[in-house]
Amino acid sequence: MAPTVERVKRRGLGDDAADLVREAIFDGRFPPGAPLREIELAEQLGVSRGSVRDGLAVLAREGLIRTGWHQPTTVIEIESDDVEEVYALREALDGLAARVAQPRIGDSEVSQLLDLVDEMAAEVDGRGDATALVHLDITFHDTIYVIAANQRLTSAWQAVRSQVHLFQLRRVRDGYLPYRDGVVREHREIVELLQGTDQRAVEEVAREHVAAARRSLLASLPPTVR
Amino acid sequence: MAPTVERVKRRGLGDDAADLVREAIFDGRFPPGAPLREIELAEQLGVSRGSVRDGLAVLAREGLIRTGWHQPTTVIEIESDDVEEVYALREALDGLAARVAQPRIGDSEVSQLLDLVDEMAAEVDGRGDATALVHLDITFHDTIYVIAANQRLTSAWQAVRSQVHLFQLRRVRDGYLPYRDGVVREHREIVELLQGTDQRAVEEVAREHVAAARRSLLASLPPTVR
DNA sequence: CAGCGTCAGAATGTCAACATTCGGACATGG
DNA sequence: CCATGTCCGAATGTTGACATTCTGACGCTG
Repeated sequence: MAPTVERVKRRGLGDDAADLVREAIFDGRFPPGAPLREIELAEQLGVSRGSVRDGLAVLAREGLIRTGWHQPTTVIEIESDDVEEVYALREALDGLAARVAQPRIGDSEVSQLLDLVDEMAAEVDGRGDATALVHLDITFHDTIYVIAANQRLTSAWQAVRSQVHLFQLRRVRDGYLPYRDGVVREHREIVELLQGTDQRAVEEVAREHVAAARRSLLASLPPTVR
Repeated sequence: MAPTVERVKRRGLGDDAADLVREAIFDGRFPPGAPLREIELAEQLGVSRGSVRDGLAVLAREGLIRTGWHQPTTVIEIESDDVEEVYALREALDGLAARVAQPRIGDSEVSQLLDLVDEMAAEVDGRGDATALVHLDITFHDTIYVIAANQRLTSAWQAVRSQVHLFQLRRVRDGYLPYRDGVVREHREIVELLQGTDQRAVEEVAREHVAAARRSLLASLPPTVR
């Protein structure tokens, strides 16, 4: 059943544009609320406006930008309501993913996850690159969704993934220490339960992991925004 | 807080095209697997290929069609794996929506839901228009998501909504009676629990409602497809 | 006759020009 | 001075032509 080689993924210029702009948003070159003008982007990226529109449509699907009729698209702002929405949904999705992934997980998948946790630990003990740590965090959860092997579930995750990424980046910038202290332990606990057979337990821990992140993020948001 | 008037919703031709094509898919004019050629659609709908592309992107986001690089987009097929995926996700989403909606529901929302249930009952006792019944079913769940008032959750629902609609249409065509017998009772039970204060109970009933639909649909799928 | 290379048709991807719409600046009148 | 109406610049929406890629068929070769 397993194909030996995967089909080459060929993509359009729109996807390339989406990657570039997404990276720029994460880097902070497009801060929250900044306008993303099609004409400017088309010139800067060296592609036509049509391709830029395709790319922006991708980012809109990821919830990273807001679009409107005859109105410039802008980078989303981070309000406490948005955090509540995203993390409430993510709690349900991550819980389902963990429950579905548990009976499907194999030794090689466990190794993958443990390697990621080890890299996190090295990063925490080492120079503490917050950006790299967040990237590992997101990749860890990506892996669980891949194991769950439910395309619709993965799509739903991808619709909030970039927002979570953005939120986590903000979280570690405003308060790196509380995030750093729990991240390794919590992820390792998830891996351990994924190796067991108690589906209720994995789901519960996965949900609590998200709930903890939500609390931490809300605490770091300045009161004026709340 | 409540605005007296709502902003007029202006949309592009792409959205109009999406509506027309979606309707055609539900009507069966584009059966599962049928190719949706941009040039043909552009001629038939009287708009340019660019707008058709926009519309197809909308339908792709709804999971109604499959697209590929330099490859004609096609209407999705209904395999048992797809049913498992969609309904596993929907169980989590509907459960969350019901739980969040419960403390937010008011008298006018309850009336709306009860009116829909009454219409279902009238349809069941009357001439039994399966299409209309399915439409009421979907609208019922739409309403719960509106009450939950979580935009990200609603988006996730919309990403599977059309697929659920298509599946349900198939379900009532292959075996109308079992669907008809339970539909009124199950929805009325959900409304009753939404009026209570037991969040666990609403979530549980909402999830079971989806699970029952999944079982019924899988039973109606021909064994060859499974 | 099986396998491979080539080719042609048709569909999608990309582009740049034109049409429409929005938001604010400015002038005007009460 | 505030409210209203008008206009203009700039951005997005739409379109048709051009470029690229895929799929299947055909013919050649071993």
